[in-house]
Amino acid sequence: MDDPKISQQLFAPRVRIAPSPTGWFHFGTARTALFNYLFARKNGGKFIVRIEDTDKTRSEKRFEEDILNGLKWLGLYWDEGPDKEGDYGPYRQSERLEIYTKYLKQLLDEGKAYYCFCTPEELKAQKEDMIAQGLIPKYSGKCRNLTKEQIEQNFREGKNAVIRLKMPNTKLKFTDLIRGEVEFDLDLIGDIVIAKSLKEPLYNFSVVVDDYLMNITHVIRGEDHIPNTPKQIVIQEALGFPRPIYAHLPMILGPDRSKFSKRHGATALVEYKKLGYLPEAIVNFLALLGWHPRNDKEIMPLEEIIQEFDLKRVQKSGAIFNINKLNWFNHQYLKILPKEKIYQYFEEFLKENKPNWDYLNNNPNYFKKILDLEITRINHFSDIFEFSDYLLKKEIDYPSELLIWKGENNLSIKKSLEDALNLIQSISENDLNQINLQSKFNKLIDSDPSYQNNRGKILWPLRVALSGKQASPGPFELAELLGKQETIKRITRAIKKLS
RNA sequence: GGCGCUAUCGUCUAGCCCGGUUUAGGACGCGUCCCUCUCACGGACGAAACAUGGGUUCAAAUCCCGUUAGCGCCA
Repeated sequence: MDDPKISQQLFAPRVRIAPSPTGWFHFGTARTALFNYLFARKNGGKFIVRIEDTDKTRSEKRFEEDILNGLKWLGLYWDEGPDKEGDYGPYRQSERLEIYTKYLKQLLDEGKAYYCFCTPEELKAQKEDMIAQGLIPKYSGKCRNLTKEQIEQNFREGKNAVIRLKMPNTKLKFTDLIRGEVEFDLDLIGDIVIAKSLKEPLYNFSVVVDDYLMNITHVIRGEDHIPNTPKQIVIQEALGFPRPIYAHLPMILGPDRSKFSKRHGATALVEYKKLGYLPEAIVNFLALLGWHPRNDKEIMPLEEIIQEFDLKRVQKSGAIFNINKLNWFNHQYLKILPKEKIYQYFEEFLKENKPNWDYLNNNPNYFKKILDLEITRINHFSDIFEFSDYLLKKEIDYPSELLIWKGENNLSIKKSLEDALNLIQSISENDLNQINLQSKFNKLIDSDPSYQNNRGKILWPLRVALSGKQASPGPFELAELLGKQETIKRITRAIKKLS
């Protein structure tokens, strides 16, 4: 069967992702989902989610929920899926078992598939035999031509049977939208098992049946599925189904260039949500991992990516997941997203992830102000707890030497702090803001020769008194945020430290 | 082991299909400088790559073949 004409299929394509709920929703799945989504949206098609949960021993409901929630969080809405029935449901493989049985029977009846009674031990022995003879290890075809009577006899004896597909001994070529032509020698594969029994179809079989019944036009999936493709095509042809168009995406790799997995650290999306990454940043980052627009633009909201998206511009080689770049994207989105949206995300984040501290000020507005203050410094929301703990906690602690500006001593710094304290005390609570502080301090500095060309002599200890840190926002910003009372309290404590 | 996929700065990549316009472009990260009380932001500059061998050609990152390496799948 020839490949369909690629150009004809670009109208209203139907694409799907088929995640198996056997683990958390991770970056690989998310990226595949994203590319399917982009392709569907760009070409006015449908994006379908189908859950592959026939592996009952490993599938879990909470993982299915995690997948669906993850997609929603990223803003990748599907047109048909387990919780959004369309015309092609059900969308959970565990609810489609009788469908697979029907097609399995069909293949058996037509003699395109057959029962195989070989035990694992026999199979192993056969394989070793072939290797010993210098042959390619594949199924011998021993049960290929059993008579009806032999089969019935075997079943009567209670023997276990799997279902194998008769593999043609020809070569098979298919066109991949990203890689071009790929050729396999089917003779090397041998008769594959397509089901463990009439009620237990294997992956390659159920995928083919579902893709056909769900009218899938384009199969866009990870590169690790390339070796499955010829097997699936043979099953399609046995069943008389048309061939969808294939596109195999490059892998997302860990720092050691192997498939990105748990051993590389956090790969689950929920982990990044917990850290306070923005979904917009993750989507943008993921889109650029393996795809590139015509120009050199990098910061692109989802809508713009959809407009620009083209499978032809997808990279062939794998891409290492680089957290630095993700951080940069997140940082950018922290700057460009509307303030209200950032606040909204931040609030949601705080609801779930606020540490159990003795807070200086638990007012939500106070938290927002801290976010405003630190937004250029953080990679993601949870950095706030690390960078701004001194603004959140009641008690701060730091070594008194930190107060000393270069070339100064306890006495001179104590004097600086007293000057600062006097000045701040002279300002009314309501006027204690950055602008006022700035101008008042400028006047003080200009009028005192010891500060004039050495502003750090007063500004450094003031800032340390308020933050207790080597690095922090400026003292005026901090004073405004902390308020007069707390500011005075912290300066007084610093003066005491120096006595 | 068999089969398959891939190969441009440390990383993500542009350029490759349609060979000359390339002193190989951008971004992250890194370094230096400016701004500056510190950090961050912002600005300027910089270091940094066509895996390798051969072929085709007047000309190859770009086309062809081999090698090597990495990865994936199956066993």
